[in-house]
Amino acid sequence: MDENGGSGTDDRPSDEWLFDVFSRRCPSRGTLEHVTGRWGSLTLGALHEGSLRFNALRRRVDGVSEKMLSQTLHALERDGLVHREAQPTNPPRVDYELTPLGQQVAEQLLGLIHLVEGRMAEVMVARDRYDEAHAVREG
Amino acid sequence: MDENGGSGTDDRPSDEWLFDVFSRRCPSRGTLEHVTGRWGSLTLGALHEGSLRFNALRRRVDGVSEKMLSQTLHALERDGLVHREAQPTNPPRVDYELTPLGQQVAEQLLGLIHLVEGRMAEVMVARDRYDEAHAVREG
DNA sequence: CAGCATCCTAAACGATACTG
DNA sequence: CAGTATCGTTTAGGATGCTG
Repeated sequence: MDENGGSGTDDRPSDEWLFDVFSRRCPSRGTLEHVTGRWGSLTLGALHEGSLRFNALRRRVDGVSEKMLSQTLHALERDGLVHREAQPTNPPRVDYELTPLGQQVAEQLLGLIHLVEGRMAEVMVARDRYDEAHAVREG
Repeated sequence: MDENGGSGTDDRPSDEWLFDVFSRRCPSRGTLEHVTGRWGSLTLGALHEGSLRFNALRRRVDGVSEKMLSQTLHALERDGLVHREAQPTNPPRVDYELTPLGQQVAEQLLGLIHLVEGRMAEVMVARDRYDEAHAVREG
């Protein structure tokens, strides 16, 4: 089923998963999902411009709910990609900014985003072609 | 639904933004999600090494179900990132391979994957620190 | 082998209400 | 402002059975 290194044991944790994202037990897969996830990628992208406060970030990442932003931020902070700077003032002020690692990840991500955005015309054409070919032709 | 082609009613400075994946109405967001999604990214990564048949791909992308692989493959094919080559033999043989655009996207993606993988040690440390700081301590 | 259709559960998500 | 807690909905995902 899920052998990934030649070890015969497939249902107990092994320490062979070290560097294989393709394995479901690779820890980097989790981080990768935080990074590439729907809100993770947009949040990193938004913070790449500079630090932002919670509600500013919420406005920047169009469509994200309070809950999801909070959740995303926690995951990214835990992974060491985002730094949370809270001032104990009243009203409270919390700034989020990328860590150096977060910057690098964001840049890599932005490269991908740019590539996809720049090629959307091709994608659209491909979609039309696909839909055309898969259209239910009857009668 | 409406579209954001004119961007006339935006209340934020848009000069700095040549593209806007941050808008929920941007069509590239959908493609981006196919690409970065849980199975999309792993599928593209797997196919980057060369073309694969359905079940080989299924074994390569550890943990993916038949259904999800099929679904992922359709989305990527529709977006013009994956090419499906079916031979009408018996038993049937279907090979999946990346299109040129798919190759470029996969390379960008692999860059991200490698970056994250190569820095997992830092991530782990950050996680420990985070968990430490957020642990419920009593006494 | 390479899939599609169906059912069902688990997880993600969004809206709302509430706290410091 | 900056969140947390809770709830109802929606979607993703897995298991199974069937087809060419």
